[in-house]
Amino acid sequence: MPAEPSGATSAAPRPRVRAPQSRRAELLDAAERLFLQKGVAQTSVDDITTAALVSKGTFYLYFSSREELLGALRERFVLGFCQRVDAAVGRRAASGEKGWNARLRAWFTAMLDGLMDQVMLHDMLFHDPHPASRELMKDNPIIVQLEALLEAGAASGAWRVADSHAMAIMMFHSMHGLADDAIARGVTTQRARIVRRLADTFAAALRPC
Amino acid sequence: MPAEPSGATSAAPRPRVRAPQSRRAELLDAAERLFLQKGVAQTSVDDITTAALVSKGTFYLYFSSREELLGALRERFVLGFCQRVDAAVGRRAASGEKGWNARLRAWFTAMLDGLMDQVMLHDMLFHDPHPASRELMKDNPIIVQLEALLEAGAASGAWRVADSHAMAIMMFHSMHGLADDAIARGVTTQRARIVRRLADTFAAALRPC
Amino acid sequence: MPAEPSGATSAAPRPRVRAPQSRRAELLDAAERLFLQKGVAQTSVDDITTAALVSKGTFYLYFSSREELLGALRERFVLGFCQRVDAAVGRRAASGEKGWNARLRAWFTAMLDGLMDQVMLHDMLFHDPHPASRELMKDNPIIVQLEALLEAGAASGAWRVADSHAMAIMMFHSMHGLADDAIARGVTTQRARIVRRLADTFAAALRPC
Amino acid sequence: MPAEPSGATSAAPRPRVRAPQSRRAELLDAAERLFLQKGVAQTSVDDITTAALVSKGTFYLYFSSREELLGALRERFVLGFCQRVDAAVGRRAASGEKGWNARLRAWFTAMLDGLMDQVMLHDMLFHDPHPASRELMKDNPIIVQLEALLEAGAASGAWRVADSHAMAIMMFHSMHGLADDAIARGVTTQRARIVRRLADTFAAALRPC
DNA sequence: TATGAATGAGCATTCATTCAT
DNA sequence: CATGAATGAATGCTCATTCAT
Repeated sequence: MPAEPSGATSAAPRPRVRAPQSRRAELLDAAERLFLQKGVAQTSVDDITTAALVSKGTFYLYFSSREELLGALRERFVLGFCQRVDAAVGRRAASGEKGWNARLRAWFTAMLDGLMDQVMLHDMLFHDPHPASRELMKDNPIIVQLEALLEAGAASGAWRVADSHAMAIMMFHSMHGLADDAIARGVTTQRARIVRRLADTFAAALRPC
Repeated sequence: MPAEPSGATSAAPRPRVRAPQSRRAELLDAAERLFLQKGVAQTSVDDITTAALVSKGTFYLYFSSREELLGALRERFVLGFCQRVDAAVGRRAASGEKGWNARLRAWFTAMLDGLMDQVMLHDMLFHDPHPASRELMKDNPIIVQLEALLEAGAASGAWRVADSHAMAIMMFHSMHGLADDAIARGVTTQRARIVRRLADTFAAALRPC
Repeated sequence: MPAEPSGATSAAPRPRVRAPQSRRAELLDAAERLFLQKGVAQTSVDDITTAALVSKGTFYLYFSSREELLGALRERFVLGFCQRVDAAVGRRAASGEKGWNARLRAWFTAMLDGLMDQVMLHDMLFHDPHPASRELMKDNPIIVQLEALLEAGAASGAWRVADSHAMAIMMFHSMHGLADDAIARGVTTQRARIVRRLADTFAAALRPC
Repeated sequence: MPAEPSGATSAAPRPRVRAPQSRRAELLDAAERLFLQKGVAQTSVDDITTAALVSKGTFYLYFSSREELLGALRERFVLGFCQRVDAAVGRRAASGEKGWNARLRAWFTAMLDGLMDQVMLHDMLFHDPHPASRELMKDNPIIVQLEALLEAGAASGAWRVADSHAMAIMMFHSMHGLADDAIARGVTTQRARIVRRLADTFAAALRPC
């Protein structure tokens, strides 16, 4: 039952201690790549460790289960996505653009960029709808930030917003839907057009009067 | 679980030839029920046949694989959904309501009803994004019908629609997002409110001039 | 993740439905043989199914786990052992032998036979001391029967027995110890001698006055 | 469990060179404790080294394999047990008690004490009967000493012993059986009673004439 | 048509052991 | 002496699919 070290004629003992500290990230990267290529359910722990050039046992040194790896990947995605959007919005704001609709456009642009570069990944990761994956949306930081933007615009009198939460959700999902559609059509280059549609539509919807 | 080797005088009253041709539908129903209860991945062919009071072999008489059953379930869902929406919209139209915005509201109401009654099922079925599940959206009949409505309204001069396809997608996903959010919050009774938000928002977005 | 039936060039499909109903017993037999040969811990489910000329999946058709197989083996052992002893004692009794000491000798003979033919098996099976394996002894039917014999002899005035339970235990374990010793020495042919020692010793211990 | 990749400035106060030479005993102790608590098979080398506050590698500095550790534990047990019994018997002898039956009682008392304090440990250690664990009994020093006692008593004419080896075995296992039974019943306080049963029984069995 | 016993590849996870540092 | 990251063979169990009846 022990290891019985690879029987008599064991081949070369493989290099030990390759990189210094990267192991965990390497496994995360390999898993992400494979999940994207073959699907989550179709990717085994073995596939992952093979791709990461690491032994199977090593996997369990860094993750206590396959499921934990998925969790880590989700966390990494959300973090990365928020950072991208924040950074992009911040950049625009800094570049002197002004006006609420301009800000909204900045938002759509940043999010669309963030999303379209990673929709596949997003879908992959947030898919088993049985546990509370839908719950995540309830406190989705993106939605929360969007609500804040809407309320600020409303407070300034620039927009009329009856229900900022519902509006934020419509915006987010409109964008998500357009991104998905573009990807399904294989058209991933028309981002400007999509942003224009979003901005026009919601600017009209927010117009006071 | 064991064999209980057909104990000599097995006087089991095996119910032969239950229904005449319904077998396929029974399997579909049993699968749908179980998928909803336990999740797609967690439901085995055995679970399904057991629930359908049918032997395992019978399953493969009606479906060439587990995957095909899933496909059939998806198809059945889309068909049923379209019929519900059509019927509901038709009913409203017949009831004498008029005006484009009223029609739009009828749409939102019908779809939201159709969706909220079955979001779980929808999510369940359209979740493994790897095969061409996203592709389905490309020619989603719902979207197509919505586009037609938008174009008709635009042609009549009631609405201004720069890109009916994009607009239809935004509408559909806005509604989907609001439905998901309501479900995540456990609030499934505020459909009128949701419809109002959608109708107001998109009426504004479509307002000419 | 499915079976993907042994890829394209699948070899011969193996004979199906070999014996009619024996499967469970075949697995039990194969397991017993291997446990005896290599030890319980060193025998895998795979070893067992291979020895039983059955596929791995078949194992789980008849046993819900490896542990259950062990339980079934234990049960089978106890049943068989009791039957052997009962039969042998009955035979002697029928053959007209009489006297309490003769009965006791009959007991020792029957049990020693039963045990020495299967000590290895017994030890193998009743070894993981962590669950209540020791508990089994508490209500061991063999001990119970022995107690009854002792009490009957005492009631008839033939023996003096201060504590029939303790005495039965001493007898049983004395015999077990002698059997083990004989086996350890590789001397399994001296059963008569062992029975004589047991009978003499305990006859003396039971002598009234 | 993860790597926590030696976080740059790892200022962990690694306790170096704790005890001087005790390492081996600490491992033995930790293993014994864990084996008792969770069972031999359920205790991994890792559990042991963790409990001994020692790294995994260190284990193999003191033991060439897990199996060797088990052997060392067995040896330690037997040695300790013999010493206890010897000491106890010596004490009684020194205290002026005399008579062969008194000596025999002293023996039973000492062994029962020794055993009942450590049955769990004994069982744990001597359980996988596959290697020559049964063989140990062949030259078990306890049995040997008991034989010597019996022969001395016989030589003095105090006892009649036809087969001292067999008698020693019966005594040892009778006692073992009673101890197990007492433990199984949760009655560990009736040692005096058990000793009386043993002494009475075997005194009668050894009575000359 | 219908059955269900049989199949076997596949999977997640464990753990004794090694060895570069 | 001591460490602990890395290894990889081995294990128990699942399940989609087949096929003799």
